[in-house]
Amino acid sequence: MPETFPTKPEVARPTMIDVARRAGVGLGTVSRVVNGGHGVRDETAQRVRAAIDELGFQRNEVARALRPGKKSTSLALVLGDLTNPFYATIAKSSLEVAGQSGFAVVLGSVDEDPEGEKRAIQELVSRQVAGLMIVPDQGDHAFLQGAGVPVVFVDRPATGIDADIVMVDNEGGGKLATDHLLAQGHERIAILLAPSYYTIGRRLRGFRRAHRAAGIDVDESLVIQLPEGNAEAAEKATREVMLRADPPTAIFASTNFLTEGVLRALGELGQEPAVVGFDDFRLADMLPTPVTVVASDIAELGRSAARLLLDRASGADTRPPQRIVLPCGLIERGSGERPPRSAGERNPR
Amino acid sequence: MPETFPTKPEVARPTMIDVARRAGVGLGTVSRVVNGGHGVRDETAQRVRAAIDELGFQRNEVARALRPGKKSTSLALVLGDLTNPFYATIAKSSLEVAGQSGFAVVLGSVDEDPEGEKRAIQELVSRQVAGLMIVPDQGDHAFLQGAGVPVVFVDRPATGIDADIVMVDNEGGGKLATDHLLAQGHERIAILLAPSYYTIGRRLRGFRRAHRAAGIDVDESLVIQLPEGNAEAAEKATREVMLRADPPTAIFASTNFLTEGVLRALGELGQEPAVVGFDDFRLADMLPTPVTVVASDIAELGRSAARLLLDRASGADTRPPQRIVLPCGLIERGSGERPPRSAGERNPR
DNA sequence: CTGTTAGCGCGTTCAA
DNA sequence: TTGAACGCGCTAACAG
Repeated sequence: MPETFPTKPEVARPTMIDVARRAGVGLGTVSRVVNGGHGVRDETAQRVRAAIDELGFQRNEVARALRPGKKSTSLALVLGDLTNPFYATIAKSSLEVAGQSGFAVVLGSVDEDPEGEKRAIQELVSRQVAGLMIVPDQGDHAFLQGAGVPVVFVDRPATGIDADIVMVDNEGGGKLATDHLLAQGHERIAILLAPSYYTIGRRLRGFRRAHRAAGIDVDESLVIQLPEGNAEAAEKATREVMLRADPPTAIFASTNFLTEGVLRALGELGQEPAVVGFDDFRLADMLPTPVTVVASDIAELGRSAARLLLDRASGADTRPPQRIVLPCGLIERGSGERPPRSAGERNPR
Repeated sequence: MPETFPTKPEVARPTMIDVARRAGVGLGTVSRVVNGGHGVRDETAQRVRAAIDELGFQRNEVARALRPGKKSTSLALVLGDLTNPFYATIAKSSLEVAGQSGFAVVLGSVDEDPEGEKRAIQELVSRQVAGLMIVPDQGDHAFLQGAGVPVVFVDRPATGIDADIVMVDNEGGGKLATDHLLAQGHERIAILLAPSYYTIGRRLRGFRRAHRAAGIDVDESLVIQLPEGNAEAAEKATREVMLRADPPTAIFASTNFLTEGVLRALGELGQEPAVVGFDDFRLADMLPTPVTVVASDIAELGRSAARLLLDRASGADTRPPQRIVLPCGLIERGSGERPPRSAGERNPR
């Protein structure tokens, strides 16, 4: 164990001036050496670099960001629950891209309410971030208009402002899932909807479009709007719908958490309608019946957002607001390939 | 849709001087109003507040952090793979605590190599964060000695520096899991070890201690050190060990990802030794055989770390480096309660 | 009570 | 090639 100093927090970090003094040169010279070192005699540069090493000097990024006109080298990321693998994946992948360009990522604290989101965003803006990546809540985002910072919305658009947006093909994914179930012969498909307005709405549109294309009417009593987006709500709703006189033969769960709740309920009921979920999740292939899902490359969602934002922040990209849509694919694992069974055939409780 | 301005990024945000001019007061007065507004006549304060609203002024946190002696209002968080729910939980919970105190959390880009971690940390330090929360990699962290920033290590200690540390009772957890298996009558228990040095080592110690206490020898061929910490490595190792002439009757998987790999292999082999995992994970209760795990309150890990760091940063806490250890509990779900079966009884492939 | 001023650490002029 | 001086936005210390 090396020598341990008893808590010595007040060791002021050396500044450029310290380095200049140490090397016996002027401030400007140090600055030039630090940023590329053009126009400095080799010998002088050597001395400066030596002083830097000896003092353990590190450029102060905060002061640097104060420089007239320039922005900081950090991006902000505002999203919901990091505990949701979906968001965690976005965080991770955007972080990677930002890091490669020397940018840090600041996470705002994200409460549930839209008011909290606005507060968090303004906090971040006041920290002079170079750009914002936002997975927006429902509230109006017009207040970002004059923020003077480029914004990229992730996963869903926001109202009140026209900015870049990176998302997945929700409607296409909804149609894909539904087509798949219809192709197995299902005609009574329930869809469970989380209370998010945009993405879920699109998935529902895909659901309806698939039915229309197949010439089958949607039973509106099977379009189930949940009060909350968690597994518990889905579990409860699944139990209810499966205990009806005429239960569905298939279920389309519109988010990963809902899928979990559906499976939990079905496990308890001992019933086995076909199930397709939206968004893949860890262990989906290891459940008693491996789960068929519609999925997209979430990591790419985060990477695209970060790349786009970095280009906007640097001024390299001045195109009008872009709209990047990533495709969805179907991953067949078993639960979505079950054939329809009539009510009489199903196992009793 | 509201009026949309075609990309107008060069709208300089208003400064305190702008507010001062607008309100017809001095700069200092504005500053006073912004920070609490003590010692300012009500009427003047009103005018200032009005000007602030009209201009949409927001305090520049960057400039604020430049103030002599003062630190910024952001903490840094350095950790591994956010895609691992374990890390994601730490991030979320520490973020919540920090946010409640008006602190933002900056995530450093985290590559795998220890060199990358050092770079990331120095990046963060150069951003003048008020404190660092680090889930350290193996490398030496002595370079943090003179950083002049409080540091809290999370989940495992680091070498080369004596700082606060918040972790779980790894050894106790290891013993708990092993005791449980021994209590079922298992005498040949395999343990799968991820290549992380500290936590895993402690869990192994608990494993050995439990054996010693029970008066049972550890078969060293069942102490399996994996080359990597992912599910694939665990899957491979499990397959190999279960196909031996004298396979174990129980397996202790030392991390959540390893547990996953173990179960995957067992599913393919059609064998059912008892299994206990370290750290709980989503869907553990929904697998074909619900998984028994040793778990601790990971969210509390993050919260404690953030709280401790905030107190250090504010100077409110000047105690010598603390060592907070959270307890582990056993969650019995089925896989860990299977009795031992002799090799002859196990199902053929 | 309120206005003014001096830095904080750095990059960028402008001279020398 | 190098040094000195100014300003970024803000707070604290000092006058008035």
